[in-house]
Amino acid sequence: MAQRYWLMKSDPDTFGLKHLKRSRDQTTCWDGVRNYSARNLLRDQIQKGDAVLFYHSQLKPPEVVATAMVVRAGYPDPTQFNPKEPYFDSESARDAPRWYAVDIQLDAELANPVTLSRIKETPGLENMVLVRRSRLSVQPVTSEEWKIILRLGR
DNA sequence: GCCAACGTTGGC
DNA sequence: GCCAACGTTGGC
Repeated sequence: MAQRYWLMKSDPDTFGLKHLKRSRDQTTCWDGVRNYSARNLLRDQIQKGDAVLFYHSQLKPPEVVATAMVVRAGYPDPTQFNPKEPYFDSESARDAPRWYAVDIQLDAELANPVTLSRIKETPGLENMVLVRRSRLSVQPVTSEEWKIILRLGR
């Protein structure tokens, strides 16, 4: 099976690279996604073994900081059922979960984080979803885009 | 099923 | 902190 590539955004104040590095086995549940397009990717497309660009949004500057690996494919996001969670969704039923999560494990930190402005000015990256449809928090990346980003990040 | 109002994301 | 883009909700 062809390996596939994704980009996942995180707010470093909430859960960034430093949190991922401190997590057990440097693995975390990628939960809290509450957007249907992103949900569909988590539920239907993203497979164990797929590779992930770990992106810090909302910061100065926003940038790709690391690569990660999907270690568990889509499963119901546990936070949707917990009333104590900010991501609790009272409308979601256990036998018909609305939201999904995957588990990802840190692979490698980029020696040189690749900023959004660099991505925007690099030929071959102009069609990245990150550039064209910036709000999607989980998005597909082509193998060509993956190679270019990793080269820039070395 | 349309679309206005509203809420959120995220770059700047 | 502002605000543009755009996703979601809900009245009709």
